[in-house]
Amino acid sequence: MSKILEGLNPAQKEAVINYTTPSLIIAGAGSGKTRVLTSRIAYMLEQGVRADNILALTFTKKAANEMRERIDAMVGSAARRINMGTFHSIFSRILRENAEAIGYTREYTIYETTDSKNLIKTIVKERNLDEDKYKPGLIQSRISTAKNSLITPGAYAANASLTGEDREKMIPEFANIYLEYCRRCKHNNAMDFDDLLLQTNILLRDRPDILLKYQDQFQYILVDEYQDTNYAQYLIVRRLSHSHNRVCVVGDDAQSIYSFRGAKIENILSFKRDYPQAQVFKLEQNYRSTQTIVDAANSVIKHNTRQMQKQCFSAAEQGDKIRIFKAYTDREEAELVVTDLRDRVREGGDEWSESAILYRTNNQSLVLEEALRRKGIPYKIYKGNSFYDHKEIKDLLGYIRLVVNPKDDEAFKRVINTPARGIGDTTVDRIAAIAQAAGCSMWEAIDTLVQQPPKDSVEKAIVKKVTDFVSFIRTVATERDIKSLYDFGLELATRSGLITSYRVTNTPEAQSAIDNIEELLNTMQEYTERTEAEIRNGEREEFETPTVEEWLANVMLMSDMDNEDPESNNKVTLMTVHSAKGLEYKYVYIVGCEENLFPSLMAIESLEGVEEERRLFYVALTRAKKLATLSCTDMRFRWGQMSFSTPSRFLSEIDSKYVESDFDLRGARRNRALNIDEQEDATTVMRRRYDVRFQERKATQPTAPKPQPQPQQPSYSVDRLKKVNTAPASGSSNLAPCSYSVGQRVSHPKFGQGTIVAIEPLATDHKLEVDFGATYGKKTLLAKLAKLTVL
DNA sequence: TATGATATCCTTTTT
DNA sequence: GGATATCATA
Repeated sequence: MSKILEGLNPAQKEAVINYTTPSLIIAGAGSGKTRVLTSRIAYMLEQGVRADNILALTFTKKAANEMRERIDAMVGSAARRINMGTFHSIFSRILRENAEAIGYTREYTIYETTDSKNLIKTIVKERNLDEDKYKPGLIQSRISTAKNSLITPGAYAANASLTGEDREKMIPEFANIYLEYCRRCKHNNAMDFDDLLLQTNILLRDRPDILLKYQDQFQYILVDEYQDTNYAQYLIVRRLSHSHNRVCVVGDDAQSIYSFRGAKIENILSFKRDYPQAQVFKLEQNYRSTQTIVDAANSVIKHNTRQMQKQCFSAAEQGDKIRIFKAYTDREEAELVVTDLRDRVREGGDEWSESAILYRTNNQSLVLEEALRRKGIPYKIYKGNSFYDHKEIKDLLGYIRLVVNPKDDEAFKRVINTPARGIGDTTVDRIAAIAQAAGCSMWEAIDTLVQQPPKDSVEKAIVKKVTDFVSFIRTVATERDIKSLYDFGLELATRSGLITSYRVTNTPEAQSAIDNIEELLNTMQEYTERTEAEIRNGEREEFETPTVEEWLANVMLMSDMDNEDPESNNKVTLMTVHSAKGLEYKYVYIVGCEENLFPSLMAIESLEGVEEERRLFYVALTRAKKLATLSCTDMRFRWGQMSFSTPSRFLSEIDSKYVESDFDLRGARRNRALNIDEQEDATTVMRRRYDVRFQERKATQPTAPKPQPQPQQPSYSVDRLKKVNTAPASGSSNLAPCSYSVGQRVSHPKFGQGTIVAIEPLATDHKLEVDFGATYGKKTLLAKLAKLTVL
């Protein structure tokens, strides 16, 4: 028997070996889904399937990387040739190869949310539409929904029920905005996230030859988290598999939590209809959690009407019952949770990293952070795309985008006057007008502007500034093929004045901006090194040297989650329930289990809404391996106001036999940690509430500095903002001798101790290569920017 | 053109 | 409450 099959349970084994039939693998929480998927692929390779005939699609880079590593461990470097990645990254690559077929060039850039929003804003303004009615966010989400459902502007305008809906919503011009938006994106040689899927469909629909080619190549298609696919993704898979039907999808209908992003739970529910020969495999044994947790989660999810039948069970120990806390306020809730967490971890002798606090909305993290900080407990917090949301990152990316794709007007507008170089709104508007009239990009329009004879000295000065900008971009653009990726990025960062503008502002924020820029540049270096290693290992062809476009596309499709920070090893994790999907922790705290919060206010009006929230709750609960603790409050600060709360319906949906009775709030008993008498009358309760409020006020007031009772842990996720060691004074115009030398031991605020292995002089600075050992490896740093201390 | 003041909006968000 | 956007003003 193949080694790959060892240790798999019968259901898992079946799901692995039947790789030639269309397969639907229903994988309950913690049922070894990734293991099955990776084993199936490894098994296929072992059976002689060629790696590049396999297409494996995931939703996150993280999932793709994890799978690749695990397959690698099973079958070795053959894994590298598998086409594995996120929907967006795989198809952005395919679109790049076939860009001309759909009227783009291979240099097309990717618009992120803010770019689309800005474009929508300009269109709304140009058409003199009421910006209160045509809110960019609303328009954008409508466009996104349309694209995800593969409704083109033409089809939209022709659809009476959609246009009728728009008239009702007082946005009758929507279809025209949508049309114009698409036109402009194409004109700018840009695609938004949804385009990557929509345009792929268009390509596969309109070019049978190209479709055939990929059908031929992708003999075996596997899709992870199938319950989260939208219609566009669904149809791509159908199209690609049409000739052979060798599709394997893995998912759990009970964990479908992304309908607001267009995910269609129907895709998984009706898989058997689409692929009648499909075999269904159910993975029902949970290897993650205790029996209590699995049974409790089942007791909640069975309140949903629509679901696939399955009997999830755990063969692990029974485990502790689920505990439910009730606190008066959100602040107290945080205090209780954090105290309990600390005691739990200390008693069990566990690592901080084995516990997580989950919440429904990001803004709940604030009070929790405060409580953790007060107690000196290290924590890390996942918050959206914070890194790529930073202005300085977007600015630098804007420069790179403009060089790669000069038609990218959104990038142009972003960088033309950032940092301020005296090219104001009026000038930008004029360029936009010229571009509009000539039907060209703003970058091309500049030539016209420059050629016009200037009327006065003011105009002359502006023309000078604009020509300076143009020549700067041109110079860097010509250098891009000669220079390394890193040097190219560095050139843009310095010569644009971006770095200088932050350096002169000597604030912690500015320093953090510089750090972020440095980090972005480092990803360029790492990218080069990685691809070079791939060439060495024969996993990549010699001629496929890393290009800027490739790196850029990669970065645009990256999220914070992908940059796992090795430094954040032993820390408590804080995140939304959504971000927690796929993760597991020994101790899980779910806070804010209250009506109108979890389930969310927006969701409770519809059955589907509540059912999705229930699945979300199911996801939250099943993250716990050993112990789940839920909490709610009587009142919490919402939008600057105290508002009353009632316990979440989901709390009472948990079968009471799985709930610790001392913590059972349905027994009208107060949490014993509070030591409050049950018989308290209403007035006392109210008084107490006000007392709590009063105390909170006092606590927030800046008090005289007292010696901190708990020593603060040195590093939090916010320490990027902390100022460490002021950078050495800039001053020196010519290249000053480097203050470091090869072999020197240095210390970096983030990467720790390291040794300088190489120094290379640059125009105004020195490039240092520093080896920070196993966790961080070699980093390229700038002598002037990096806050290194010589040891 | 940069800055401070006021208005406005508040889910979730793998890409 | 607070982050962000837009506006008025020097």
